[in-house]
Amino acid sequence: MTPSHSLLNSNMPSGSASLIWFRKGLRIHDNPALEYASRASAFVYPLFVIDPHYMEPDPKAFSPGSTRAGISRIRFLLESLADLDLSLKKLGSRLLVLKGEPSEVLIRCLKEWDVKKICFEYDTDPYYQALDNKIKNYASLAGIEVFSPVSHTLFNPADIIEKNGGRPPLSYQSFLKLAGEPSWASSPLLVELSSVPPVGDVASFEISQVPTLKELGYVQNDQEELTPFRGGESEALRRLRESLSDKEWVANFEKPKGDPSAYIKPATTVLSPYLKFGCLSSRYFYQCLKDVYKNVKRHTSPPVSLVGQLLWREFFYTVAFGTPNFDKMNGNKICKQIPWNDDDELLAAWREARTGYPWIDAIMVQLREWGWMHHLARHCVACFLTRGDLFLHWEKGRDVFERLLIDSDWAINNGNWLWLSCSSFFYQYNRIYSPTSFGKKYDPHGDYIRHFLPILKVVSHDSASKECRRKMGEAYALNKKLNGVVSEDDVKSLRRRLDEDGGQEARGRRQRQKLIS
DNA sequence: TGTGCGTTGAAATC
DNA sequence: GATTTCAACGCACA
Repeated sequence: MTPSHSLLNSNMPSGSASLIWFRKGLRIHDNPALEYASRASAFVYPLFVIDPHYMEPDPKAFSPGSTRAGISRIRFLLESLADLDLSLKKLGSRLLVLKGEPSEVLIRCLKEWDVKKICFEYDTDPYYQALDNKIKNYASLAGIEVFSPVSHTLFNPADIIEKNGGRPPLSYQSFLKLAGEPSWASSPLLVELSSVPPVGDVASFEISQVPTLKELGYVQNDQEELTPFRGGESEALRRLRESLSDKEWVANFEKPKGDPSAYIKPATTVLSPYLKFGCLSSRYFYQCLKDVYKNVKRHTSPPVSLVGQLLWREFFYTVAFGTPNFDKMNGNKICKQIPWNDDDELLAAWREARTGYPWIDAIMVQLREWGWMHHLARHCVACFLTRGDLFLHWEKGRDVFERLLIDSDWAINNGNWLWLSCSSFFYQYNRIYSPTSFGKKYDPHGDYIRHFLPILKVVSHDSASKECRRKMGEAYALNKKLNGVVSEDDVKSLRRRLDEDGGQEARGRRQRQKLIS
């Protein structure tokens, strides 16, 4: 339950090797695990393990990608790894990439490289809790030091739960009272590393470069829209600086006042995917925000402020960590038991952006193409799927978000689905987002809707009727030519021919559309 | 048992 | 655009 931090053997004999295992925390700045691995070690092995369970292409999934992740998030991860590799190279090291079941790969590395200490960021997700226990058990039997610091979040969720008598707080306000200021708030974060000890001999391992999507076996379709957001620590810090440069905007930020239909310049920072992968340290972000607040007359406060958004993240991490079966309705003590309907066709209509409500469908397209939507847009489609309109299970919607969002985070995603479906935290089920009027409030001219809805779904009468006339003309001509005796095969081959022509035209239209926008 | 409160509803009203 | 009204939930705390 608690992170281990042993200070034994801090003066290693020269020649000793350490291993830093990257999972989240894909950054150099504010990275205590990397810093500790680098201290008093002759060699440091920076390792990322490509877990086939997470990364293997799955052609049967409902969208391009692996079983668990859509292709946009996989690309984001690969970009983050490439950036990390580049930064490590500047420090005299590099990222080692291996494939396989992580605990098997790790244990083999520890043995073959004669590693004396293994360092990895503490992780509260159930998947890593189980995996990390395996590694910790092996390490303790083998006499290897384990350093697993809390650096993904501002607080250690276990500390908050302990302060509250063993139960996680269930409201934001009670969370705030328990949490207070982070212990490190007034002290400077770690000094930037100037170098990392060299990588040692890799023995019999075949180390690969950071792979591309293609090398992982993904077949990319030109038509496919991938997220416009690029992964990596460098991009995270660039984006952070860009957001922070407008001090007034930072100081006056109020989450509920943002415009969910803003897509040219989103109403929020869009730092969530960088926080999710740890390309950006939440603690560094927190300190930067506090610095801005110090230099302005007045600023907004939690829950609506930017610091408030970081604290929402902490809130959900804490509740998720302290609640068994947090990601399910069954067996989840804080979740209302609701007889949701089970209807795969309705679910598919929602997922595939064909509910017939343009506001809802446009948001679902943005989800699929960008892997990111404004928080309020997420509210609208989640409410619609569950308690608002379709009455389908929040777990089904959760699965779709978990796959397609580039910022999908186990605790936050599940927490928000519990919230929006009125299964926990929030219970005013009579407050329903209207799938029409809510969107109209922000997008009265339909700019957002037209930008994201597939052009063929919003039928343009001019081009559609022209196309229909063309097809009818061809068909009539065929009928006339054959004196009205038209076989099924004749019809089939005509359809094929018309579709080919039409298909090309549609592709051309999309290309032109792209150039314009 | 009563009361106040909870990140961001919609529609009517000013 | 801000405020009021509507209808109304569970939960914490007294």
